[in-house]
Amino acid sequence: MTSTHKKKGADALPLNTILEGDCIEMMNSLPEASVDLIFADPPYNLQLKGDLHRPDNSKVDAVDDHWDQFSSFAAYDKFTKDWLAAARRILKPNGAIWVIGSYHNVFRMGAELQNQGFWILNDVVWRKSNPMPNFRGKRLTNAHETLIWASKAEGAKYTFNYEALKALNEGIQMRSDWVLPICNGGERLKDENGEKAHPTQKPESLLHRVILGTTNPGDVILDPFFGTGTTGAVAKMLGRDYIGIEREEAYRKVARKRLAAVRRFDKEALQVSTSKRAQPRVPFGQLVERGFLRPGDELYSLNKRHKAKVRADGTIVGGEVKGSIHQVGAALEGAPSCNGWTYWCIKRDGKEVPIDILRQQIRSEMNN
Amino acid sequence: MTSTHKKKGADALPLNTILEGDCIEMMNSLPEASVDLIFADPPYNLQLKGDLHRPDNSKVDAVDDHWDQFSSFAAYDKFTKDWLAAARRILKPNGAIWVIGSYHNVFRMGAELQNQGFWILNDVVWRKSNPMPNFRGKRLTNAHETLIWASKAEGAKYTFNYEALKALNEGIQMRSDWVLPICNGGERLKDENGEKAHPTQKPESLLHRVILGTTNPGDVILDPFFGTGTTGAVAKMLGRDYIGIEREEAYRKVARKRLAAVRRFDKEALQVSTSKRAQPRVPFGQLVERGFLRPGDELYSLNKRHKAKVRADGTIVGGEVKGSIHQVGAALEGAPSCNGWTYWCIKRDGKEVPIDILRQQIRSEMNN
DNA sequence: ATTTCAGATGAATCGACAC
DNA sequence: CGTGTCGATTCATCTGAAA
Repeated sequence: MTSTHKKKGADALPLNTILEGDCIEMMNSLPEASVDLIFADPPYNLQLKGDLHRPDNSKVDAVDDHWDQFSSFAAYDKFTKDWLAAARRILKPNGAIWVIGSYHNVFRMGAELQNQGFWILNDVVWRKSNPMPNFRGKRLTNAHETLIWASKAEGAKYTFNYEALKALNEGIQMRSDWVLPICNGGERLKDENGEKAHPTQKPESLLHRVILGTTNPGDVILDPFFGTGTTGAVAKMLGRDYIGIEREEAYRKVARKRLAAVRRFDKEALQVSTSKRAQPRVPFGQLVERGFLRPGDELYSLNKRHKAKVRADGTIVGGEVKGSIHQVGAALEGAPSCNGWTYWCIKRDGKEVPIDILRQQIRSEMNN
Repeated sequence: MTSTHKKKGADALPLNTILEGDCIEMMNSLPEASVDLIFADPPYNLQLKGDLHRPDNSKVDAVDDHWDQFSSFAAYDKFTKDWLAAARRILKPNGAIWVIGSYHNVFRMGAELQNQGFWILNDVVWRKSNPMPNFRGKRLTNAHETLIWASKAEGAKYTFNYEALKALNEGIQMRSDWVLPICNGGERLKDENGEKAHPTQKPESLLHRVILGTTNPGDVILDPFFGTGTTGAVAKMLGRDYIGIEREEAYRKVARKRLAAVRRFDKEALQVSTSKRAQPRVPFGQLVERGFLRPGDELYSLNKRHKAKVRADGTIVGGEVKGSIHQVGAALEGAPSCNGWTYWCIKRDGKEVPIDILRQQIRSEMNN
């Protein structure tokens, strides 16, 4: 198990490997502030009692594994507190964490996240399109699980690829409820006996959305409860580096085989939509300097209620107000702020178009 | 403020009134083990900072009321602990509680529910069909809120009208994610100035589903954060008794007026299904739940030969026949089958139009 | 009377960067 | 650290005026 490549400033990181052992110990062995994202799917502490059969008398294969057994809420809380603290230490200042759980454990995780100073950004509902029904008719169909997305601290500059997620959602802002099918069919990994390799394997679609939306290519993603390696598989596909931690050799074995077969998407496919924020800043004055606008030219407001005149230093005058395109626009509209680039227009071919098109010309030149 | 009627074994209960004061004190003044259901919509502790403007520069009317301010998580936790303990004391042994919150507070509520011995039955996601967007593009649209349904203790025989909720969902088991619009339009209560009377008024459709699904007619439902009285209004419509507790006279005033105007549905309409039904294609029950139709409303057959009455769970009664809109239509026509959506009509603007137009409205929302 | 369009609004933890 | 400036950013629905 060797690192396939190294990154500057993270020399000791065992990238793209599966660490063998207890997740708290292993996280504590890593350098602090070295990881961009943590995705954690910890034991849910289901507290199941007895067997459950379907109406056709077939037995439900419940999650009764030893790793999901805790003696009390207090024991579960101590476990949660310890692994979250270890996770927080290795997160970069602008790193973030995702956790997933059900009503059995997610409230305790969420409260502890807040207690430790994580700053919750969203809770996200994974709405299962094909959940297991409630066979006894005693409760509502448990048709969702909850994820929590949190930055390391309040005010941190977390990564959020807004435009990419918006594009995923057909041009509409991505919401906090995600409709995705559970993991089954060909995606569900089997062991040598043809049994499911892991009782709670998560769908790759879920990780795809998480990783695409909240990391950049080349980021380091750690999963302390790696299981069969869904996080690693999607990270690899998307050109991110992963670190898995898993206690059980049986799961590691399946994960290693899986990861070896995964192919990275090519670089072009990993390009995502970006916001204007990521583009270089162009001072309005450059339009004058470069002759796109001349001192004395008139600008018209989008709503046609106001006019302004361009001056040689890149400020404008509208009515009594002088200043930047933003300041004058805000003053004339009585608004707290104003984006002058989209507010002010010029006449071109008889039509009025925002001056933003001039900025776009300059930006396209800069990209060449 | 006097009780309108009394129940056996609950002599001291101030039924169908609004108690004035702090909810913890008022709950402590009630006899223990006397209430069937508690619905609680406590302050969310939003911790907002500064103003937020929409892209068009209009200001968002934020929830900045004094009652939502807490100095710390510790202060909020103490508040939560105290009111939940008071609530648990007055619950009957087989009683249950619903709480609603957002990621700001729901994890702390859920953990404390478990700590006090409540037994979580489901967490339910209210997926808003028309949420407020994220204006800055910095996070996911906060498009849902979370409810928790819990019994007083593990093993308690809580009330769950499985068949009624299944009928409301057109023959499919009700899931843990509910798509409902936020409260606006005519349902949103205004004060004397035409401003919204309460910043966080919940939709009646949400309470309809809660109360129909987890109480029986005649049950006592207490709401310790009564606000403008949505819980009381729906409880009254559905033939349950309510007790409201509200600190603010301004809210109590609006609630009193509202409750006086609410009419109880007649007894027949409150009967809910107890047997299985065929599986139609679209949930007629949602028309009732959402207020497009009211229990007791009359439907007219296309040929004007028959009439039927709507019931609270989305079934109808025509002559001797009870069942879905399709079943009743078929029976009355002596036909093997019948499309109830086009067969049954309502009077609208003096004309009779098929109920299908109401379904179309809902469908257009569901496409979101 | 009917359609169209502009405006308003909803539980929201909603910048980045230079100086 | 604070302060000032640039400038990026919204979806579904309801209301009411205008056509």
